[in-house]
Amino acid sequence: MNKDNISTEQCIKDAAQKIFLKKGFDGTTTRDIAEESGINRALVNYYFRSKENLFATIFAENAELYLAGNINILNKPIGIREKIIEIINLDFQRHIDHPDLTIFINNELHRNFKRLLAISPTRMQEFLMLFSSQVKEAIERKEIRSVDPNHLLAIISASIKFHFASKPILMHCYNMQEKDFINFVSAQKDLVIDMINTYLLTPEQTI
Amino acid sequence: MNKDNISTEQCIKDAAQKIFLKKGFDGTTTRDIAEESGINRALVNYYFRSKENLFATIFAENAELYLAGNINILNKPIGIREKIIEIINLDFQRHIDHPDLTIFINNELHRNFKRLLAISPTRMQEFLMLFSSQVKEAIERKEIRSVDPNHLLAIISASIKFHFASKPILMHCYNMQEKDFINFVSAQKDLVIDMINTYLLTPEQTI
DNA sequence: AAATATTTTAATCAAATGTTTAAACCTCTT
DNA sequence: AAGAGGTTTAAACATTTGATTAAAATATTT
Repeated sequence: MNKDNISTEQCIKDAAQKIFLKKGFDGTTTRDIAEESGINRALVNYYFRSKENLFATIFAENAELYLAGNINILNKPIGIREKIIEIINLDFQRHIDHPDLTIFINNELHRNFKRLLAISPTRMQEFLMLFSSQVKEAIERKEIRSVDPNHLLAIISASIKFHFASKPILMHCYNMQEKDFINFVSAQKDLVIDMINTYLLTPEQTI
Repeated sequence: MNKDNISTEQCIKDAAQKIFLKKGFDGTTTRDIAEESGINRALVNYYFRSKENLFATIFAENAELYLAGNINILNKPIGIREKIIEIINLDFQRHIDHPDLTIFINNELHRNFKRLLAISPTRMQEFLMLFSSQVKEAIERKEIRSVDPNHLLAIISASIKFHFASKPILMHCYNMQEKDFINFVSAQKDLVIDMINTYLLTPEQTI
């Protein structure tokens, strides 16, 4: 136990998450983590055996949190278009809190796709199935135009995540400060919501 | 000169680009590069002084290639909607050739934004200005609905790049093989083109 | 309070890595 | 063919880094 009555184990996880997000797995050293959390270097191995294992633990916990948030929205008694808007907004908020989230996840999975195994396939399937079936039902009820649920989900994901992943380039191109960036992404979010809505509500062209 | 009559310098750059793209700057060792190109380790430093300098050289060359491709399209005598489609298709082709492109660029700039200084600000501004002014003109001529050019460009960028950046996750979620993935992104490209077109051609709501 | 178990510390190891050095090797001019 | 300038090689160096170890400190149980 450290002075703040937070377990050393949690203390290490908190510090590790912070630094892994910022520097990635390769760029993070166990010394960084020890310094950030103010504990002895050897404790990382004492509690988590290896740096890789510490990483996998944190990765799994965050994946579960992510899926839980989206599944919650899909279980609400509201229309599919409202759900899509809520999912986009939740994703937006997640990235306001942790701007490095997407670049981190994409990069780590790109470097080593075995890290995907840390994510519960059951939970993953639960979310995908829920989304897919609800979109299909909405199409059948003619609430929205016909569209492949997987492609729709991909567009929804891209719309917010990509801009945070490209944050340095965007800020540089448009000469933005931190505050301007948030405004830009926020406006982008509204535009995407508008665009997706416009599309889903436009009857298909019968050529 | 090596046996294939390609300069050693170019040989190193080719190998370095290949491995940097796959493993990132941190994950790439000068030994990797030497092995890939079949040259002696010390030559990396002989020709490029340092690993960082080799990286910056390659980065700058690719940025120029990228901007040149887009500027070319904007200088064609075709409509703005056709140009947007061409830019999306070019980006798609770039990622077919180098699937790691976006994750690589985003990640390296995220780790060290000073790498942006390798990109010519003049060329960058040239592209941004061209795009922005042409979109504004199209709006004035009422060819498309009113939309912020910067936001439009952001959406265009996101639509293709993001899916390649998320390739491992996508392939895992939807249980895809390499071939399926290409088909998926290709279909996604068509959907995005359709969605953007639909949006640009839909008159604004007067609330 | 003694004994036992758990946690923390400092020191150390072995492997990896960017870079340097000095000698060997070409290649071309004279 | 000798020599000069540029290129390539093998060896070595200094750091960094993930991990281990054994002792010390602290907590828990008896």
